Amino acid sequence: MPYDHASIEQKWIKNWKDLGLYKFDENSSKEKKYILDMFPYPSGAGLHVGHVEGYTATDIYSRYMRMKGFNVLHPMGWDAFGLPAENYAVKTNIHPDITTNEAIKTFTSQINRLGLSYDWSRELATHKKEYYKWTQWLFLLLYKKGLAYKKEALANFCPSCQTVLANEQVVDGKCERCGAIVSQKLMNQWFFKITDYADRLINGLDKLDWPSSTKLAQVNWIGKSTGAELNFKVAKEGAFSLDSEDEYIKVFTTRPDTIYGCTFLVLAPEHKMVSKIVTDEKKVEVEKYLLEAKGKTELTRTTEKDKTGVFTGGFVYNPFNEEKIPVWISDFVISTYAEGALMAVPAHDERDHEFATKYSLPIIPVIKARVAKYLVVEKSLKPEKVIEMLKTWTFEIKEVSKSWGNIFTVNVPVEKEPEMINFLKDNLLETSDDGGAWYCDSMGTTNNILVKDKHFKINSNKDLEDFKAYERTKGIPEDQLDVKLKVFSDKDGILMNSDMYSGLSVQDAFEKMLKFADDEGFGEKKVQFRLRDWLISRQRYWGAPIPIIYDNDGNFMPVNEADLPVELPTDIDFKPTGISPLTYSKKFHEIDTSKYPNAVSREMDTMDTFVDSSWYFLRFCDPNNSSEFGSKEKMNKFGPVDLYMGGAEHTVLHLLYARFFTKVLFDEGLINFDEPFLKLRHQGMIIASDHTKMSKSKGNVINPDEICNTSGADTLRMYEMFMGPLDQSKAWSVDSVKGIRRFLQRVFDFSEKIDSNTTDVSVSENAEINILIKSVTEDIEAMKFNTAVSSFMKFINFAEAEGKICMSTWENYLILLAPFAPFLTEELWEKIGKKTSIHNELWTTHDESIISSRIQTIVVQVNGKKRALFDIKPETSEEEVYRLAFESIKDKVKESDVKKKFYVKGKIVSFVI
RNA sequence: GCCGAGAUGGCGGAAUUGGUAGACGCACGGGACUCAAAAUCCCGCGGUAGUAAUACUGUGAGGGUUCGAUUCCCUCUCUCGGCACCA
Repeated sequence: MPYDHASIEQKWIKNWKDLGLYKFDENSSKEKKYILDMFPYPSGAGLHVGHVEGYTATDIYSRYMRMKGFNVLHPMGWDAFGLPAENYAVKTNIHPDITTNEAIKTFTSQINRLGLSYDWSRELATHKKEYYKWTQWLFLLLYKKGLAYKKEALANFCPSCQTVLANEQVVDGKCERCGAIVSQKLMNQWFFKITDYADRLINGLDKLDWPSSTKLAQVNWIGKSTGAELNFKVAKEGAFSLDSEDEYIKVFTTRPDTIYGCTFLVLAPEHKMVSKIVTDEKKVEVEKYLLEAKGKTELTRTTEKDKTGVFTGGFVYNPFNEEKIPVWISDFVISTYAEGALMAVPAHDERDHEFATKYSLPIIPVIKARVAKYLVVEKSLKPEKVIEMLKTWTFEIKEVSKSWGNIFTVNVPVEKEPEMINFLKDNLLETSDDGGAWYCDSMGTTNNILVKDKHFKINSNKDLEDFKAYERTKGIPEDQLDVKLKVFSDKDGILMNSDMYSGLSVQDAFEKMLKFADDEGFGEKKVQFRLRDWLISRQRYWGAPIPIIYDNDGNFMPVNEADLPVELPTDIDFKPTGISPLTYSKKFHEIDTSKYPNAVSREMDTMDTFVDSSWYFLRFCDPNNSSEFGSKEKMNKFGPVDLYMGGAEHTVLHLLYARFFTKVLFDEGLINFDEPFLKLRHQGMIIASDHTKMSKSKGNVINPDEICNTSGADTLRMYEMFMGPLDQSKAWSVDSVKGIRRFLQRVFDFSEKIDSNTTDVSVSENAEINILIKSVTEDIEAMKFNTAVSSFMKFINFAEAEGKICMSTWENYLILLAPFAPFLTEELWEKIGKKTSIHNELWTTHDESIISSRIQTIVVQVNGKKRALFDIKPETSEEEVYRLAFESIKDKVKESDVKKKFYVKGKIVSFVI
């Protein structure tokens, strides 16, 4: 009988649906596992093979967990609001609701073909009013908690999409969606105060089982810096329009210890003090600069290499030494970070240095960096000799060690470092003419190499080449030279030119200066975050309306909870004009003034779709609840998510927002956990066989439906698992798909050879099946599905070589394979006379004693090289193993030559001769 | 520039408390079956030398530690991903 995947799949899809096989039992007493995929955006393009990879992985995991006896919640839904559907509507004038529902239909049928075990009774979609009612409710909750606020702010505006974008949605100064260059526009916008949670969003990561790179990306995104906020008093002379005698300019710095090196201040063009501090004679020049800066887009502002700036004519006093410092304006200062102003220390900051050099501003070094602890010598010099030489030094040496090649680490006390330099100059370089010593001095970016009286500044590989060329002139071949670049941070240095603080270490100075500033009231310790509040307003149609009403004085009030949802109207024009399409809906603005006195209009912006997708995992716990966001009991019972699977492209945005919401709801007492996803894994990207991204225009897209048609869903599933490690990006291979199909065919064919009458299992068969149980179980737990698939192949190779295996082994084999190939295994399960679904079977366990009682192969090594092999029984004694090992190599080695011997139990005997 | 991940046959990949490198699959070569092809089955398959047994060599490059290194340490090169004037 041929393996006809099409009829098998059709049969079981219907059968499982009729049985309600994957329905989640809310009242089960079993322990729960919540296993979730990132829900997809239902695009018109249909399901992508990348979706299939992640969904198959969680499906295998879910099926495995069910068979292990857990109550598995494994739902699916749709991230249905969003720009593509709306853009399509603009083009075709077909309502997004229609295209979205069409796409969902397509996705659903595609997913069902794959045999994914979702419980469809819990399906949700963010564009349904039953769902977005609660998105709006969540907005109101944040509003009540003071976490949602409206503010006029410069927003990233995409001229093509005609809407503002969150910072996160601007990539390289361009719109993430359409690639248009983003401009800045001053608009009145709604924000969520995610910055209030910055610290907790960092700390909460500790207890999560997430890829470390993802955690790190979140930490970097939040960007916590510890430093100080310092006030610089504005110098009174000059024709400034100061409001009071005591006007200050506030700056944030992570290096208050370098303040004696501060030679100017720089303000962002948008800084509020700019207009006050500029002198009459500089006015024209400054205004011209401000105009230029305003005209620049974010893109040119960040990619421009040359720093530009203008002097305001104004001065401030350095609070530590009362020095008068000029105030400049430059657009390299970001107005939205900290105070939008910085103290420039050109001697110790690369950007400040560039600026100071360009405009001839003074550069005062205030940190002396540690002497480099490395010494470079000629290669032919024996290590022992160098150590000996160093030990003759007249001052204390903490430690001398050979670190690599001919580079030696020499640790000396900080205060002895000048002495060490002199020693190198005077002594070592005299005695070793061909070597050199190098160290780095005050500028952290420069390395100086001293070679007798010649002094090389080394900033780049080119400089290094020059140095090598110089050495070559002295007749030393290049491969004899060992020179390495190493930059020493001036954070390890000691202060100089800093009055009473000179001589202190950076760390000490930092603390002492902060205390002084605090005592004197002109500064304090400050923690600054790179993370900014989340801008959620979108001037688009296809999203959840923001539940806010305005009265005729322009005041706003929240919509009453009882009046939710604020429904998305249908009498609209999609054309984006820069203001929300909802503006033009008549129906939308009909408001019951008995409830909302003086109400004239509604908020016309919709919410960023990330708002919808940042709480859906909670709704799955209680998806059909019409009276509540979700019942507290159910959310606590089924949440948090035990395993979350999705693409790495969501490492910051989605995951950060979801964690933020979870913490807010936790604080509100609505849920008893404050992290949504305990374990997170990413599936890698699947690229085309030519190693480029799959795209319609290139015509290299692999359609999952086609693979299902030609080779079957089981083949597609197993192929995607076999491609390689789950989290890696992998190229599609048409040929390799055949290999999996061939394997399933062999499994199918082998089912004919099962002997139901034989009950005595051979020793090797017993060992093989137990090894298989062990490795497949471990691989699923670790989500190493590629090696699990190879184990299945190995076993069928073994079985075919044996010619037949008995029924109990076969049953075990099918059970192990069931999560991977649900259709084929169900069919073969029925074929051996089973009346109930294989997917309701319990997982099998292995017997370790059977595995460990196998014959072991011992490798004999002589001086680390493999020389012989022999087999032993596991109980063979050590002496006996040594004896057998020597026996196997005795024609090559004399017993008297053996100096040492090692035995790694059951693995290796190693002789040293 | 900074941070992170990685580099293993013709290809995808396997092997890490340091212990037979190349599992498993694909591709390829040879053979069987066939009038023939497909499918299937058997054999081979890192490189060099050799009829062969075998020997040497080999996990991006160089060095180190070790009886023994794909695995640990140092340096370098390249590739991919993230951030990017964040004071």
